[in-house]
Amino acid sequence: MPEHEAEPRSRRRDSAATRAALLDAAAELFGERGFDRTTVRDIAGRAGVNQALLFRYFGSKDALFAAAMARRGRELLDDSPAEQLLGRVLRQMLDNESLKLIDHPMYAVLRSSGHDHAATAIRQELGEEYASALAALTDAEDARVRADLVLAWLLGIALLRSVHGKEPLASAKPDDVAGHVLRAVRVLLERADTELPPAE
Amino acid sequence: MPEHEAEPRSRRRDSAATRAALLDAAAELFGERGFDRTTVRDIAGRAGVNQALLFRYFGSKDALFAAAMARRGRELLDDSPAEQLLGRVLRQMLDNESLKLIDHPMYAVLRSSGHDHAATAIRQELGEEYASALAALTDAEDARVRADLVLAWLLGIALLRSVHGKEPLASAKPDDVAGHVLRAVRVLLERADTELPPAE
DNA sequence: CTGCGATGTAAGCGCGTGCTTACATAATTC
DNA sequence: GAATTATGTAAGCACGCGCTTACATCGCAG
Repeated sequence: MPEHEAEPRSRRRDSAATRAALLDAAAELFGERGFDRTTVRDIAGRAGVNQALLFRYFGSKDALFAAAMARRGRELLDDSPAEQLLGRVLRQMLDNESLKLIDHPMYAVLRSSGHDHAATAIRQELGEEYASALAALTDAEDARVRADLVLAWLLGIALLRSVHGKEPLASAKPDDVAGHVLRAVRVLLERADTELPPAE
Repeated sequence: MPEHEAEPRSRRRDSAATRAALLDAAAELFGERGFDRTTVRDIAGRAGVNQALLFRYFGSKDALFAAAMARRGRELLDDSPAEQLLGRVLRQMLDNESLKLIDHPMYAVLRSSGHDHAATAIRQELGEEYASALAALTDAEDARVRADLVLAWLLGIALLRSVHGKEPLASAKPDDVAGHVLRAVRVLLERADTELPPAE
C-alpha cells in the first residue's frame, strides 16, 4: 500500500521521489567507493532512474555530491547533548555490524579526499559543526585546537577501521576501543593548569 | 658537472635514472592529487620522460603507485628507534612549511582511499610495520589495538591538517599540537590495570 | 478534446583515460 | 662494421566517462 500524504496526485510521475532516489543512491555509492570511482550511470542505475534525469535535477555530478552530503551531515549532531556527543559518535562508528552507517557523509568524505569545491566546502562546514560541539567540552584556551584533534582522531579511526579494515582495530570490541579513546580524550581536554571535574 | 659514480657509462641513455625520475614524479603527484586524479601523462610529463617508458618499466599505473609507496614508506621507520618514532612522525607532519613532506606515501594513501589497487598490499605492510613499532611502546595486553589507535590519530591529523587545511588545527603551533598528542598518547599506552594518577 | 509544460527515455557526442604498437636511435657484442 | 639489444619516441586504439540532445508520454488547465 503506497503512502498517501498531502499529495493525492499520481505516483507514476513524481519528480520529488526521483530526486530522493537519486540522493539516496548517491549517498550510498559515494560512501562505498568515493567520488571518483562512482559513475553517474552507477547512481542512476541503483536509483532505478534514467541518468538524464540526474542532470536535469542536479545539473552535474559535483552538485549531486554536494546535495547528498548536505542532506545527511547533521544527523548525529542534532539530538546529542555535547557531553554525550563523542561517546555517541564513537558508538555509531564502532557498533554497527559495519554497514549500518555506511552512507553517512563521513565515509564519502574519507573516500573522496582530493576532491574540490563542493566536497571541501562541505567538509569544512561539517568539521566546524562537530568541532564546535566538541570544543564546548573544555574551557581551555585552545579549545578549538583540541577539538580539532578529537575530530581528527575520529576520522582516523573511521579511516583505518572501516575504510582500510586494519587489524586488529577493525575487529576490536567497540567497548574497549571507546574506553581507550574516551580515557585519552579526557586527558586531552583537561585544562593544563587545573584539576579535571569528574568525567562525564 | 654531472655526477660520476661507479657507472662511467654514458648518461644520455640511463634506464635507472629514468626509473628514478618516474618514481619521484609519481610520489609527488600521488601525494598532491591522489591516485585517481593523477594521470600517467602527468607523471611522465613531470619526470620529463616519454610515457611509454612508464609502462615499459613498471607495467601499469597501479604497479607504479605500489613501487613509489614502497620506496619511501620506510624512511622514518628505519632510522628512528621506537621511543622516538611517534615524536619524529609528529614533528615531520607538523613542522614542515606545509610542503616539505608532501611526497611521503602517507599523503598518497590519504588522498587515494578509494579502493583496491595493487597498492593495497604494500599499504597494509607499511601499516603493520608502523603499528608494530608503536606497539612496542606499551606492554598492555592489547598493545596492537592501542597502537592502531595511535596510528589512526596520526593519519587523522595529517588528513585534517595537511590534506584539508582545517583551521585552527592547520595553523596551530607544532609544539602545542605535539604536546597535546603526546600527553594523551601517554595515557593511551599505559597499562589499563595499573592505577592512574589522581585524575578521575 | 486540445494544447502545453512537466516528467521520462534512448541514443550518442566529444573527450581524456590507461595502455599498446611500430618505429628510430644509441650502446654493446662479435 | 654488422648484428643485436637497450633505450627513447610518436601516434593512436579502445573504452568509459560526464553530459547533451531529440523525442515520447503523461497530467492537467482551458
